Amino acid sequence: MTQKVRVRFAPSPTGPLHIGGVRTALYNYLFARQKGGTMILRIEDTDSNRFVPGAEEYINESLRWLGIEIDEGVAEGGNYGPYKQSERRDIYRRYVKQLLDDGKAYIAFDTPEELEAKRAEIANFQYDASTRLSMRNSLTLGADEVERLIAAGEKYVVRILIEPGREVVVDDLIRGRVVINSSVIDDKVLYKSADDLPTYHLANIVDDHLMEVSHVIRGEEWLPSAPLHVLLYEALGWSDTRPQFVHLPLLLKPTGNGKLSKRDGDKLGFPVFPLEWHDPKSGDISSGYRESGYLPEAVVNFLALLGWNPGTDQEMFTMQELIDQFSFEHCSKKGARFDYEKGKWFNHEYISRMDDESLARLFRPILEKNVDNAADFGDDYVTRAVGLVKTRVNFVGELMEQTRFFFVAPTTYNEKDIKKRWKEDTPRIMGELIEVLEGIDDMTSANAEAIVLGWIKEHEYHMGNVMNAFRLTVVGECKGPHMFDITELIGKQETIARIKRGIDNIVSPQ
RNA sequence: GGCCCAUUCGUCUAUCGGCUAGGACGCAAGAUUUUCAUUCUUGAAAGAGCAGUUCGAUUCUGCUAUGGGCUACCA
Repeated sequence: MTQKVRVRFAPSPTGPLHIGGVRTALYNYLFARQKGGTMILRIEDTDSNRFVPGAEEYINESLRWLGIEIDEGVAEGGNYGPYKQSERRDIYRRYVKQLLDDGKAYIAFDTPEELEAKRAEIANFQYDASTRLSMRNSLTLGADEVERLIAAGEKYVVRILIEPGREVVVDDLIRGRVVINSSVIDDKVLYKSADDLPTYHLANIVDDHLMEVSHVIRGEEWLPSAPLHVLLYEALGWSDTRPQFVHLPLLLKPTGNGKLSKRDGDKLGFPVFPLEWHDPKSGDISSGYRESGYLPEAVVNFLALLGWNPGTDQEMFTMQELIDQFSFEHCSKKGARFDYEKGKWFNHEYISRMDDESLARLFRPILEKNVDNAADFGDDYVTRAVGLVKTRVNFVGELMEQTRFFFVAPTTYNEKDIKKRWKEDTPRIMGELIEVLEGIDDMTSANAEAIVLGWIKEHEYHMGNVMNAFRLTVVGECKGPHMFDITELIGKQETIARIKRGIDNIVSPQ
């Protein structure tokens, strides 16, 4: 039986999507595309207390930025909607009733306070076969009383009735077979009357069934509740069409203990969010990969390899290559520590390989912000400047410090370099250099280099000292790309002007 | 505490019983360069421990240890 592949990414809009969630979305997407399947985005907003405005838009924008395309969802539409759980109340209500009618679930009136008291009273208290008959629920109260309480407006929840002592089997595509005894599963709440919404567990199963989801690909934190889900499918009579489970290993903190969490954010010195996030309540701003100068391709590539490998030495992947090669067989079972240094390296590689025009386009806004007369420099000039330094940066933003001297002449000069390279006779030699440059008609790198180097040899000047003094006047320090590539770009007049300024302003310590 | 999952260089990982344990990031050294980078070369660096199965275990099994997750009217 070949079933059509339909997968879903189902975040809850309780804040910005974090990088672990992004990876889950990515794996879902890769698998869907590889199998010619459908990628669904479902918004799981069944917790009315934790709703955060803007979170849903944030999720959409993040996925768009990364190139993770959604086939069915709130914005995209589809034949299995609505794709937002808060709009599916009628549907859930129907299945709650079905479970109740079939005796697979029951109504419970215990208040949160009562439950808390029980937990305080009894160690390892669990609402299950061993305790449910001592609680306030439809199994102990009698039909009339239950009806009366409901009519009186008493808040209640619906709990699944777990039958103890059964071996529940979960077959996971990454972990293999996991068997759990049903006695350790509690009678989980499926529905709460307070907000007329189901909990994750029920909504999840109902939606996956109705949306004909074929593979549930989610984080490992869901593995412990997978047996409950198996039992729920069974209770609803859907066991034969139950989707395959795939539990992905978690992303762990780079150092210390625990999984990578939203709160790690800027605390650890790197973004954990794809996009910058402005918290509407606290006003706090959390940095994002996009705003930090990451290329989405680099983020995708990096994330793909955190928990999956191709089985070969290949490390650089386009989205299409990931789609072609992805497989659960090569997914790790072990949680992956988030290695930010490697992420930086990926970004460096992607920037280095990017064509100059595109990079310049990304850099332009940063240039505008930092250089007053940025508008004076045409796209061609910026493109060439960027092209000369792109292998030296990890982030787009770093292009500014690397290219600054292409746009602004130095006003200060590095002390150490002066001490090392600016000798007593340097001003005189620089004066000669100006004359040599005056005589050059073609400032093309190779040509200028040949002439200047010829002059240095002819006078038996010290190559290192002359060239570095030259660089000092033009760049302000002994750093940067090939000298004559720089002078070709800034031009003869600017070069000479900078040497003159250097002669006037650089004071040798000797 | 209980339940579940995991365990190869510092980190991400390859190996599907034959290993001189491979690659990448990071680190170190060297080469190249008029500078700083890039680049290139080289190097250091790992099978958690103990049993068992086997001619042979990193690979299979068990136990221990360690790490992780879950244990809500959150997802």
